[in-house]
Amino acid sequence: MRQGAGTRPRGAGRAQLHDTALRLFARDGVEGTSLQTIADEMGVTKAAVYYHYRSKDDLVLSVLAPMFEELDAVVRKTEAHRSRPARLEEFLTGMVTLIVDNHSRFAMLVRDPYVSRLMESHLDLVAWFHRIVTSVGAGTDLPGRAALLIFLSGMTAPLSDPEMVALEPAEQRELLLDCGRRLLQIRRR
Amino acid sequence: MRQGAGTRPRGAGRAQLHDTALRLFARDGVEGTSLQTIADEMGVTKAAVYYHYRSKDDLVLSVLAPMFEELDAVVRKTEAHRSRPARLEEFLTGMVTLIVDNHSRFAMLVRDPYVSRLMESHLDLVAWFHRIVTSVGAGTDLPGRAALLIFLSGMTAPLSDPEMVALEPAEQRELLLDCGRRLLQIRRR
DNA sequence: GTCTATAGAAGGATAGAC
DNA sequence: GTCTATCCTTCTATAGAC
Repeated sequence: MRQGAGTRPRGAGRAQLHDTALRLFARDGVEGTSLQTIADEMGVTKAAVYYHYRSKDDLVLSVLAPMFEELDAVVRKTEAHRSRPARLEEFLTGMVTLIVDNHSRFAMLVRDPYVSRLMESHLDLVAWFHRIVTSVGAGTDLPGRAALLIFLSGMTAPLSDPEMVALEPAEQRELLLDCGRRLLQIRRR
Repeated sequence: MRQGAGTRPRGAGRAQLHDTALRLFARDGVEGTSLQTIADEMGVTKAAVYYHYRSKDDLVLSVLAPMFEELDAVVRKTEAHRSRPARLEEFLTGMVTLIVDNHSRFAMLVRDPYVSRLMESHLDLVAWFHRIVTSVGAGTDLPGRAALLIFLSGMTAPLSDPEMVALEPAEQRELLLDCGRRLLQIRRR
């Protein structure tokens, strides 16, 4: 735990750095964003960035961290349900909320080749995906699996559209939910 | 036309280079793949690569070129139909075939941040997308637009799945077509 | 068509002053 | 917590021999 509750506040500058890095990573990709560029954007030097983060990978992982916490919460809440339809519904709504709240982070995860490689060595996403498939039931057969993959990798795209970003989060959720239900063939509650 | 029908065959080495570059670009991203790495993989030197391509961007664009030709063909065939349902059906089947035949190239286009930036300066994809939306009719309203964006950016994901790559192209097309029809709400012929 | 050699810039990362 | 200065590596790209 680096920024735990009891630690002395390392806070303000670090949070700003966080946001700047996220924005640039999402726009230009991790390998298209140098620490120099991030530092310039913030009006500080590279060395100042290295005070807060040991390495570029450390920065990337810190930027993504909030999403992984939420991802873990979604999976746990999903597995708490007994029936498969209930699990699928919980998973769908949970993921849509996660993506709306973390669309830059999730876009990095599914789009950025550097992040994909980083995950292979730091987090076993394949195991996580398998856990979803078996517990949720979606993706057990090949057509369901295809639909689930399209859902997971495609849902961030609408949130980059100018007309979509102007909407309220609640409206964004509704649009994504409709698409997700059609794709995964879930009848409306 | 660089490798037109009548030109003296620059072919063999160039085609190999093409395939190697495509494979590495798709796996590690354009910025995660140096010309040195490509040369090493082929057992030649960097300078040999520069004999065939003026710059890295030139190589990237050459690798993507076949897809853009096919993309243009899909749009033209789509616009040739008179009714909107027929256009939508033509667009869907055309895009699915394109993605199955060019899944690495299309994945580069929708996933790689470097390619996205390169396109902004070399091809107006936004204009192309607008042409699709207006002529096909899908995406005219916001929900339709969201579905179309999910479709376009998500369809490559299943083709990276181990179970999916083992299938025949015809089977891959069927799976993607089913998902596309559900997402875009097209009744089966 | 491929090589060696190298220029020139930019990247990640560290040391040590303030 | 931020700076200057520096190190080492890697990158794109070019020149010129074979």
